[in-house]
Amino acid sequence: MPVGTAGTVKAMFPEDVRATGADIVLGNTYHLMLRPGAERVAALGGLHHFMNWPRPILTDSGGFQVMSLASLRKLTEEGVSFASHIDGARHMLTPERSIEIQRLLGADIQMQLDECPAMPIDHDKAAASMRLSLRWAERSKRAFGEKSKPGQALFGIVQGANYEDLRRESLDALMKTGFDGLSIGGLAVGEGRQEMFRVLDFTTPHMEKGKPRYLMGVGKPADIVGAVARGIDMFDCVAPTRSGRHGQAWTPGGAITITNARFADDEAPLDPASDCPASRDYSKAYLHHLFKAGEYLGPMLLTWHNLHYYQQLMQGLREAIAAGRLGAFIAAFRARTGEEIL
RNA sequence: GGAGGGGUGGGAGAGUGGCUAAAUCCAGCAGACUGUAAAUCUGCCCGCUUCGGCGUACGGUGGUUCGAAUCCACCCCCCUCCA
Repeated sequence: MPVGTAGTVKAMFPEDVRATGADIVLGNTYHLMLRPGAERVAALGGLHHFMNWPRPILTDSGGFQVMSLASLRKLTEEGVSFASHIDGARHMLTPERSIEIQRLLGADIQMQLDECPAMPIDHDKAAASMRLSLRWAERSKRAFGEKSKPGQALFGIVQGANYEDLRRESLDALMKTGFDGLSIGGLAVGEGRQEMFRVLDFTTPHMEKGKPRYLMGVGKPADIVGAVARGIDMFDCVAPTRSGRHGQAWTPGGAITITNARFADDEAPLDPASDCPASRDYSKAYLHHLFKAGEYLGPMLLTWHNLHYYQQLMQGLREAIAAGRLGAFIAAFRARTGEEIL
């Protein structure tokens, strides 16, 4: 899922996002409640209409901002109080208000409000945080159940840092409450790839078989391949868009930095075999020049290329699973990129 | 011909006796980015280096001083105004 935090996948036209193969994009409760405001978006016809994306949207609850904007917030049992990073005004986000905002936006998949703690975190603190997220999950479900529309879904979020007993406690409680899908949160927050995989190894085997499993905020291609091998279905990550704007491109052989001097005279495109115009029709020398000159088209083309790369990767994984040859796909990925993912 | 201003590291531009290998910005080189406070941030950026330092350096030459990019003399070059 490409990330479109503020009602736009940055540097991309919606039709081009769709052309990369994306079926669903993200929006963010926290950002959209501050600007332009959830009630305004609702009055303007909902987020799909507002941003001209007539396809599924998943909205994050604001839980990630509980961590990333830690210096601007105050956490209580009731919810989170934020000082807006835009104008400093105080706003309260409770599980109920988060769900209300996501309903006003019209999100197809809505997320419970949770606390996403940074790692490392000791066991007692991780337990207290996880149990707060569980209480918020109950409240989110109640709020969602009162007013949700047919076809809309609510996901719970498994927390518990890197402690097996806490992850199991969180997972069991959420499955008992009952959600349309479950996410694994609180990973890729500094613990490292091997540690993240270790957590998945003792979590995903206990998840319900018939419901989608969403690993929040992950990741780089190798993270995704490794997580799919461990039973994850859905991902979102800013990597393809943010890194694209910053000059990094993923290619079949791994990531490159287009601003590096060695590309100044490189006539080859990023991927001549691709069916994506951004990957196929522009030389690395031209892309290099666009970034060096500070031209907007550079970030636009690299974002487009990266999103297409990610969608191709996911399509390849889906086809490999359907054909029963995921192991071969992973072996080929490892050989091509040199990444350790198992 | 007369009067005045100025020459600093790739560029712009601070600095007017020691805290200065010399602010800051740009350019250049490299790195980071994982539920987006990010078209952002970080490091390097005279040479050598065992990263502790060492050597050269602020137009040129000479001088004053314990010590000079900073003060003095002469020379070279550039700019502005007047004629």
